[in-house]
Amino acid sequence: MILISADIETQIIDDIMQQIVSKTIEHGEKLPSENELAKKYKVPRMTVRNALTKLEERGYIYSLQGKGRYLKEESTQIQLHLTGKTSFTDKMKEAGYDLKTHNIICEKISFNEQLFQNVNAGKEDNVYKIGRLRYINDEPIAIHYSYVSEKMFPKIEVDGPKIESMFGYYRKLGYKGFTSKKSLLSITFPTSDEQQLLSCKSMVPLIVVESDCIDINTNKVLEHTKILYRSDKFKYDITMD
Amino acid sequence: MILISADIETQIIDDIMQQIVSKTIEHGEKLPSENELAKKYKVPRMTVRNALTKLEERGYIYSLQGKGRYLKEESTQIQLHLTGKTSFTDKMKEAGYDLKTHNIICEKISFNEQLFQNVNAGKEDNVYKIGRLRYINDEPIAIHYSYVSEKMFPKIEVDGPKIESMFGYYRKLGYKGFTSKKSLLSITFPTSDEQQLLSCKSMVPLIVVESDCIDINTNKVLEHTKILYRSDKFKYDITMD
DNA sequence: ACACAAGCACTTGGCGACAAGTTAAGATGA
DNA sequence: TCATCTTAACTTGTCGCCAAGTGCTTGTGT
Repeated sequence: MILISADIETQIIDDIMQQIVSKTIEHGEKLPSENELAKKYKVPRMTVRNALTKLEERGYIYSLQGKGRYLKEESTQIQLHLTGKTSFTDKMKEAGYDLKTHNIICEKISFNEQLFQNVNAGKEDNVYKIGRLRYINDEPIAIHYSYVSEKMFPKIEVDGPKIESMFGYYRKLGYKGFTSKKSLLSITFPTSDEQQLLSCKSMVPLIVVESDCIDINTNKVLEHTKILYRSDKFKYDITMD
Repeated sequence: MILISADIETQIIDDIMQQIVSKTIEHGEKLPSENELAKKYKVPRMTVRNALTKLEERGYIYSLQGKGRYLKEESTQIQLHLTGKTSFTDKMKEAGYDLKTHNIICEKISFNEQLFQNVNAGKEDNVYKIGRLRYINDEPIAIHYSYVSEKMFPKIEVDGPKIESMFGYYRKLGYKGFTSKKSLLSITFPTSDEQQLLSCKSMVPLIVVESDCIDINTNKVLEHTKILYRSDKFKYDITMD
């Protein structure tokens, strides 16, 4: 197989990444300065700079003006079983993680055909978005959005801002068992708001998992769920069994 | 919830992305020039430029020197059921896609503890990496690596470079049914080689699915599988049933 | 001998001028 | 009238200089 020479910037990224995974550069250690790297690779400083900026945006390194660039401390990847059948809270607690949740938003959303259809809401109905931020070991790692219709949950406007676990809320209202329809996974990048909430850089991919939560008795859709996971904090177990 | 003002560059990205998803900018259409955008957002051209460069690296837009920047043509996302139980080939053919495969590599790999352990190989055994590039509608969309031990498949060195479907190869050797152990999903970025093979930019995330393929009769591990999917070309169905 | 401040050599960050490429309009000549 | 060349006004791309920040070294005064 023959490959034409790729642009040098990408090759520099490859080289540094290789040094990171092979632990030639250790966590917390200072990287060579831009000028040193420019001399090493025989390229203008800008080329090195672009490569380093990309690594920074991907979240591998950070920079301090006047000091240098440093490899971030190692952060363990949490292994998570990706299935809609149990609640996020239960999954994490079972796995023994220190999980905290903050309710960050509860607001009426404007009409959106696809979304309203998912929760069996008509154009005149009200649909609320309830957002929680999930922390593990006090690090934000996921944003969890639930979309519910006011028709189904009349008190949602006042209850919404206090909810941390939707499953808990449903149980209190008498719902006993839950299941889910199709679960879809895709990849996106954080908006500026999401970057701040998750305290991550703009090029850290987010894994989006969307599904509907269904009451096992009535078979009615209770909510549409959308979870944004920081992809650098997880390894997902998608074993089918 | 109060958010401190994020850096302007990120906000510009948000704004342009919003215009893309709301179809204010149409596919193939020319974006405003860097100077126009700089005037619009009241920022130096460099800031706009950085924002646009990021969008380009994520694969949403492309640029032509002297002409301008353009929104890419729409590319449909293929929906794929992510499970290890059926072969990649079968999955795609079932779904009715025009799938082509090219064998791109077959080589003996150097010792790697984790990997060798996966295929039950000792330090003295030979393990081969067989790589195929998957095309759908003549677009490269995934790189599929299979790791097999020579101990298990003595003729792999000569057969390897011709194999397009490992399952087919195993069936020819008398293996009848396959299953898989744990499947793990994570996110990575393409190396320069992978960028060329998949003809994608450096910031297009790749979905990595790793698992072991097991002979259903003997329960022996046949291969360790690692598939790199272009995340922008797929929506993954991870429904459990 | 010690405290402190100035300076220097290094780091990363940002901006502006210019280079390179494209297009279209207009001048020029047959 | 038409073909062709020149020019100018746009586009994106690149490079280098200087600003800003850090910390060590050195010199000076008490």
